[in-house]
Amino acid sequence: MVETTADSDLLDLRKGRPAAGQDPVKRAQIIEGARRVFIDKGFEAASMNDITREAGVSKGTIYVYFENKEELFEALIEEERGTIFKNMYEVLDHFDDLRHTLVRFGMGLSAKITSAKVIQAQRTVVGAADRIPELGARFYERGPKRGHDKVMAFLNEAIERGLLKIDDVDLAAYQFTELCLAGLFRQCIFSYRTKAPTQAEIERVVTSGVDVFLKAYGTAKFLAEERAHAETA
Amino acid sequence: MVETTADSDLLDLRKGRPAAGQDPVKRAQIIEGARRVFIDKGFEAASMNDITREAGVSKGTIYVYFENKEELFEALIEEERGTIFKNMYEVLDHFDDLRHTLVRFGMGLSAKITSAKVIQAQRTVVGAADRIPELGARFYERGPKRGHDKVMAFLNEAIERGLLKIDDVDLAAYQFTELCLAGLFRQCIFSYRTKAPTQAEIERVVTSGVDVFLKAYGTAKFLAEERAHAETA
Amino acid sequence: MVETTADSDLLDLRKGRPAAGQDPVKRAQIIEGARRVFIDKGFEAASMNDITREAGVSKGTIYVYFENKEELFEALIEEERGTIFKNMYEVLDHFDDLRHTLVRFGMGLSAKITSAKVIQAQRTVVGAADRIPELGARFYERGPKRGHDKVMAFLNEAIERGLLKIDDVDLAAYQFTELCLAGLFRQCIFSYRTKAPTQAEIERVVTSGVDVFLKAYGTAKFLAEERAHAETA
Amino acid sequence: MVETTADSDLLDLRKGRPAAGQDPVKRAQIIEGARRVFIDKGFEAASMNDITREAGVSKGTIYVYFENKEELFEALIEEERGTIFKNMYEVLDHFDDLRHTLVRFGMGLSAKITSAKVIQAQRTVVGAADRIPELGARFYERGPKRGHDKVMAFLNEAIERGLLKIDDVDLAAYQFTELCLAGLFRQCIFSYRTKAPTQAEIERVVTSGVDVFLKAYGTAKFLAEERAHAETA
DNA sequence: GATGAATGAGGGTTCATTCAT
DNA sequence: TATGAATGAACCCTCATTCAT
Repeated sequence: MVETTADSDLLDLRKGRPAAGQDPVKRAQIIEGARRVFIDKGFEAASMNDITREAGVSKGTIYVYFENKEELFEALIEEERGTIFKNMYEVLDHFDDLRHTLVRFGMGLSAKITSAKVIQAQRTVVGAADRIPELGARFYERGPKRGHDKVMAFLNEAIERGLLKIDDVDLAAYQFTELCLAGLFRQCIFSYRTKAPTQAEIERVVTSGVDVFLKAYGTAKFLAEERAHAETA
Repeated sequence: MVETTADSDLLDLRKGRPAAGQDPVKRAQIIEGARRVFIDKGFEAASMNDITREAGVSKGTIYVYFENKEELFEALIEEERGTIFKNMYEVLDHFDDLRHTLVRFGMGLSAKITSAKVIQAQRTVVGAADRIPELGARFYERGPKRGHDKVMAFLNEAIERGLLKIDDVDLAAYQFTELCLAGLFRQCIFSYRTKAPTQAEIERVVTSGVDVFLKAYGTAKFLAEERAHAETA
Repeated sequence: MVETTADSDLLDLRKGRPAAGQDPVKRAQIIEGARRVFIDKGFEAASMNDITREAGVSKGTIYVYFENKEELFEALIEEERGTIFKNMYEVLDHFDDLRHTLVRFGMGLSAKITSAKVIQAQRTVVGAADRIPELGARFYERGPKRGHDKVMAFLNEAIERGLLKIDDVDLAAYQFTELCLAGLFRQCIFSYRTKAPTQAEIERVVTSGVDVFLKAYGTAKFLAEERAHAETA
Repeated sequence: MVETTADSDLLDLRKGRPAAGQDPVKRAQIIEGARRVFIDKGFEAASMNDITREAGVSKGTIYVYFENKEELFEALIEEERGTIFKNMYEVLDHFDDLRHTLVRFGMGLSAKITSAKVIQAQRTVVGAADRIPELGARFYERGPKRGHDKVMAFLNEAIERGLLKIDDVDLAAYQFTELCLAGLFRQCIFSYRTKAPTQAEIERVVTSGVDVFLKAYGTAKFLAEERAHAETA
């Protein structure tokens, strides 16, 4: 015998009204409004009324979906973090030509981190870090930190292949990242630069950064391979 | 020529009570109170009453010296910037052993930039940078940027002495700074680290950073000198 | 005439679903939820959501049965009054030994009126009496007032039997009630006492109160009967 | 030598502007507004906006004088309590004719406790007693309880003079008070009576109450004295 | 008819700014 | 000129009520 009237609680496939705080469309709508306001004004200066207006939902609805202002902000930052760091590390998965891979990765990283949107998000997190330090910590841990681990893994593989010689891989990974952002990150975050760096700038910085990095850590074998490569080309 | 007017407003010119909003002592007093409060709590959380109390002046007086909270904050940041970067670059003035000088400078820079006080000040500026972009820009321009110029000058001197070979000195100066802060700055500003790095950590980072830098940019002559040095020692 | 229409709305007329706001079971269910919440929290602090949860019905349903929060509260108080004063006066129905009957009745009355539940209900009514004066009036009229009438009837019977001599029976009935509650009611309702009086306390108060009452209103005949009674015992 | 410029902080006899939260006129103004609103609506239903309007001061000013709504309410109740019970017990200080003194005192008490103003204040306290039980307790303790002690002292003096014979003076004092309020207090507080009792009603209740009390507790000596008194009159 | 998600007015409280003293 | 008491708009959040489902 076929179940004809499925318990609606268990099998809610119908397009009926979602439970309170469960409608993903509404949730996204609120987050989107919150994004505009928080990113634009920072945590403190953003008012729930602003968000209400921007999101096009009522105050009460926001408070059904999010416990309070802080939780809404945290949810937004989580989202933002996910968006920012998504796909950033894929290029490290396929080990190809070392220098080329580092440059490609570095350019992606640098472009992303210094893009207007991402800078603004980071500023918001930094600005709120005094009030909600765990938030900043979590952002770093699940974003930059995770990327850092990927870079370390990549460097370790290069070491195993005899292309790099590094004593302190952890530190080297940081150095690599910083070299790719040399000068750009701080300029952007302090709004000394009001526009994101151009692709050309980024290429210049990253190419040079990778060069420094490889001069410091590249092995004889790596140099020989590069020379051989260059000659065949 | 002698002022003859008996207008009491002008009498103040002679050592009497300064004109409204003109007494530099009072101004300093206000800024000092503002420093404690703003740095401690951040821009939004700081209340004018707190500052009033901390500065030991009345609300009205503050508003004579500063248009509003934002302007007071800007004035403070200007001051703070001066304090932070004061003396940071002295070590570059006396050209000594290259590696040693770079390490000493790098450690001073890194320790300063990542100290709790300075991190908090930077967070506050960054957090306000969306609302007051010029503030962040000015902070960077007269702080980090000026330091950057000093580093460039130093590198140019090393180049002239034949110790370094650098194509893009501007970029190299950034690279040097970033290498000295590798991993630390972002961790601090996002409050992933809740405490300033220890002296040992800073030494490890800077020593390695200088090493990378010199491997990338040191000339044969520099290497020879270092070897000679090491042998005599 | 037979209803022929197949309109499903009208089918409900036959024992099916009751008309909106007419199902007495559901009504009782709502009142029961409201009781728990209102008595526990007081009128203002009670939220319709609490009642919704406690009653196990939806918000909309409550608003079908009751115009608004205030009307629901009034309905509850009506009910509550019935419950409180139910059975309180039975002991007066069987005229037995006068002193004994008065003590038994007085103790029941005193225990009931000062019980935690009832005190809270009375507080809630009193607290709302400014906003909804009729509510308090109705509560008194159908509760204490009705009891007062019963006491008067009882006293009149005792007068007829020659046991009491009272000029103003109405007033004497009040005096009797107050003597049974001496000190307790006000202490409870102002929450000077946070717990209901013990049985022993109540006995002490009521015994003494009845004694005062009988000394004031007992006839020579009553005294003689009591003496006789005591001697046989 | 005479102090000519008294330190204004120490000797502020001038009629200058009072310190924040220190102006007794403004404080009284706020309390007066609060009285109207709280007494009229009860604690919860009263809004600070209402009080603001009624008191004719700004919201901020209220919060300078009182920490929060609850403290304002408590301050009001303290005031109210003071006003209510002031002078109520003076009549007990001069021991005169026993019955006469008791009647005079009882009538003052009864009239006061059942006056419209005082009933409303008591209702407000009772209504808030769920939320702020200590407040009700304090009100009772410093008001009715203190009066109760005065009555006990008076009764003890009468006992010493051989006019009364009482085993449990504490209880007897409560009984006396309740007899003076017989039926009135509860009727008023539940707003069954919407108007305060007339002087005649009060006289009737109190005269009868005192009579009951003296019949129960008066000594032979007291009766003899009264008889003697009556004959001379 | 019943539901409960959504609404938005209004709650208590804070604080940058003003202006009488 | 300096003061700080007073202001009131704006803050975050709650909850009685409505109405689409």
